[in-house]
Amino acid sequence: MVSDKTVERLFIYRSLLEKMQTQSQSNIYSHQIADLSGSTASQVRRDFMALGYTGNPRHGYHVDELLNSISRFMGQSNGIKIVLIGVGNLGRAILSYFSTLAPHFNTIASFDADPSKIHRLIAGVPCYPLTEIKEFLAGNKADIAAITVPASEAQVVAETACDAGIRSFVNFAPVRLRLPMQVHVEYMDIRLSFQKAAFFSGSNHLDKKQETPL
Amino acid sequence: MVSDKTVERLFIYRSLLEKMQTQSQSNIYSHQIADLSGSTASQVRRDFMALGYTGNPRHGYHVDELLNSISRFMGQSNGIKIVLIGVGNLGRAILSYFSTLAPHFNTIASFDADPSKIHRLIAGVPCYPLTEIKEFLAGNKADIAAITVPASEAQVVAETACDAGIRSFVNFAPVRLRLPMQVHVEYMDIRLSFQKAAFFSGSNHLDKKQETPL
DNA sequence: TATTTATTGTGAAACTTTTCACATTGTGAC
DNA sequence: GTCACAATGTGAAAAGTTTCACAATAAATA
Repeated sequence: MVSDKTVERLFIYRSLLEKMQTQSQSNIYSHQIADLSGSTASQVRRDFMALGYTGNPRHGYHVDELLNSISRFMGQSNGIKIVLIGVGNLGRAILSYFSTLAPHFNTIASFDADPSKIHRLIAGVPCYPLTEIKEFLAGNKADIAAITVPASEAQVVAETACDAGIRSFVNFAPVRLRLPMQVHVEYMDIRLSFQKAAFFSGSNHLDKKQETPL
Repeated sequence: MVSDKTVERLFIYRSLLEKMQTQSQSNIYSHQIADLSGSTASQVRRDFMALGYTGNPRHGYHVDELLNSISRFMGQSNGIKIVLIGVGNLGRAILSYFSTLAPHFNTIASFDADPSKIHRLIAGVPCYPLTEIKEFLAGNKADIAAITVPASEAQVVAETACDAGIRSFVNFAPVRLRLPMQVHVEYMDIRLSFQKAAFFSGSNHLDKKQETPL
């Protein structure tokens, strides 16, 4: 019903609005939200059509009410339960990052093959053997699995987690995952982002309109 | 001329094809590439129209030649020069990650405000004071700046780097950057990805067609 | 109360991206 | 040499997304 892109923007608007709220700004117009989010006023208004919350032609939107509407629409955003698979450099960095974001994100376990990491707390999160993913998830519900293993292992650990009931992944490994259609995957391919950034830093890509005039 | 999405997929195809090449597979069909990349055969063929390389109805595409075409189209992919701004947990993790990706990615400097980090090598990369970004970039050309500072500082360091000539960013801070139109920004908002993943792990989003039938 | 103003909500147009469908074609089998 | 096949390249249709444009409107002003 509502597109992936709209969902993404609604989260962005929410984050802006939370900041407005701490600054005691009580009302806001679509064009202000647009400026702050790099969107357009009509895009913002179109996105809000999904919420069933309606603004006021004189004062725009009421920040608190709008936030409530977005949060109601987005569902629970507190205590998202995450398991992280692969405790290398990147995995560890993400563990520390999320430890600062509690209670919104709650990393309940990590998994790795390296015996020196197993059964220790890493960034406050217990680490278990890769082989115990299924067993762990049978006894502990998680919303999301973060995949931070090397590319060569990503597919197999994702399948394991999927079998164990995980319906949504954030995949940091630079491979596409082949999973059942109803399973959601967010790709976070750092290498790819840098490659794209490098491409667009050059001038290969410029189309006719943008080419330097005489 | 060619869309952002096509560019992204071409990089994904390239990465697959490099793997094929190491496995001595000499030919490949559009539908195989599609399966491996989570795309469709006609999407793949449509994307290849940008390359000016044409396959063969009997044997599909020749892996080596296709790779050459993609790489010619993408431009230099070796020695992309990066500066990284903000050496916290995430910044450090990215520095180590890229040190394993040399010579494709070459992080030439990092910047931070913390005096205990300055003038040391971190993951093999020298760290300089935040205040010296402009000075450094005047003497050293970089293709991309990675922004790994806290959200509150992202806008100002991005502007500084932009003034110093950076035309393309990868921004890990959870804010949208307001920069001149011709400047490219790739957003890598980890928190946002997890929020989206959490949203799609629930069932809030299911449209009529996907709802469980009786 | 009437007027003015700036903004909302949204149908429709414009634009972008993906998928369909099929004529064309290189090659292996006979 | 001819036929049959399976894949390509691409015009056109479909689907998805964004922007435009304007009637409706809440409230401040006179």
